[in-house]
Amino acid sequence: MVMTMAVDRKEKVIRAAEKTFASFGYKATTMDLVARLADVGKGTIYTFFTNKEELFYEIMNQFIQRIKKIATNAIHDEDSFFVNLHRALYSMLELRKEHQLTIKLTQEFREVGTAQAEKALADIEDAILGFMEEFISKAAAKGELKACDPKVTAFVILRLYISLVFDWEMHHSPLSSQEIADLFELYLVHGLKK
Amino acid sequence: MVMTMAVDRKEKVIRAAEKTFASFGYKATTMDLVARLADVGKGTIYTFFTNKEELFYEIMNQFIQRIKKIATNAIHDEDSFFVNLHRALYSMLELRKEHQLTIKLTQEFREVGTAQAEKALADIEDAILGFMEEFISKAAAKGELKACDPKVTAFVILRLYISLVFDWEMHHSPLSSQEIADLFELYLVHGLKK
DNA sequence: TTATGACCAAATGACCAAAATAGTCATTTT
DNA sequence: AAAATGACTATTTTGGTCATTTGGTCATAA
Repeated sequence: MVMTMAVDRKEKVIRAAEKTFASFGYKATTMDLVARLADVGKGTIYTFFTNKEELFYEIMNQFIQRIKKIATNAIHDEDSFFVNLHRALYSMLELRKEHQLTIKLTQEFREVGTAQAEKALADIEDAILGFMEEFISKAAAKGELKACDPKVTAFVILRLYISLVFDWEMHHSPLSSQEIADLFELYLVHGLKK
Repeated sequence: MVMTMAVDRKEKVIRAAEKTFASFGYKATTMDLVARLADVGKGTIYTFFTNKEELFYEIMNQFIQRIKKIATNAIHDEDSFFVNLHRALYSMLELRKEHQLTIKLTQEFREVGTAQAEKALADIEDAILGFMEEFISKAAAKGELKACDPKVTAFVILRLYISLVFDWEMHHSPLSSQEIADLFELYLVHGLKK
């Protein structure tokens, strides 16, 4: 029962911290506010986490787990490798795109260059790359695509998707999931050669 | 003869300004230093350019002309569309990569977020995109590649190249021109499908 | 007529007092 | 006894100031 209380408090701290990080970013979030929002003493936070950074990375880790789960759920055995890859990637990027904390961190990194924000964003990218690499390796072993370096391939495909999902929107009207799937099909599945 | 003198001075100003912009960036370059380096009075600069910004864009325009020339020279009629596209793109990005002023502007935009630096870099990208778009349109008309939107295609290919030439190096050992050509061939020309 | 640099209003950034903050630990609560 | 707390402190950040620097002008010189 005592244990349950402690876990409850830890959860409350994490949720409160997630909210404040998402609102103000890493730099501008104060431990005082987190404590007040979680309705615990400031000292209590430091019984769960050694410092602000560790609390922050706990939240990011939880988010990365969520991303991995979503990607895994997007894989349906009855579909082809390429359909599955598109669905997994698209759902991961949609999650990332809508995730308030990630949005805030992107903004904070661009504006202030906070190192923690940069590392957190790199960690998310690495998680996505890791998932893709494994998925590509498996498919390559099964002969579902040409021989290729899974690392470079994952990197190239992710870049293509990020370009289409995020960068394209900056100067043009956004592309739908179907349009992106079609472009993926055209450029990377079949190639441009007639 | 009088005209020649004026052009000479203008050229001297441009060369001096290019040097200082490349050393200190847009923000930290003073018109006083440019004038001293060009060995003209400060007022003289303002007989050629209405302000610092215009002088800067004159320099950037000259660089964009150079890029276009290099790309045009990379096109050899005896080679295929894809070989030509790779050579043109690779030489443009190599020029961009080694160009001191562009390097400085990239750094300045990342660190200080100077608006002029951002605009100049966007202008370079637009020039490259414009060239590619035209080249792709022509090839599409000749039936050398599948039907595709030249704008999106140029955008996607440029992104792929930038990823491979610049971004990949940030976490891995750099790829040679031949390796990039091979990857371009694999991913975008023939596609990943077996 | 053309080039110049002394000059000026505006922008900048060095400086510093005041405020805010991460993390600690003696005290209180359970 | 164990867990929670918030007052406290060393350090960082902020906001405001003012001397210095800078882009741009224009009366003078060549």
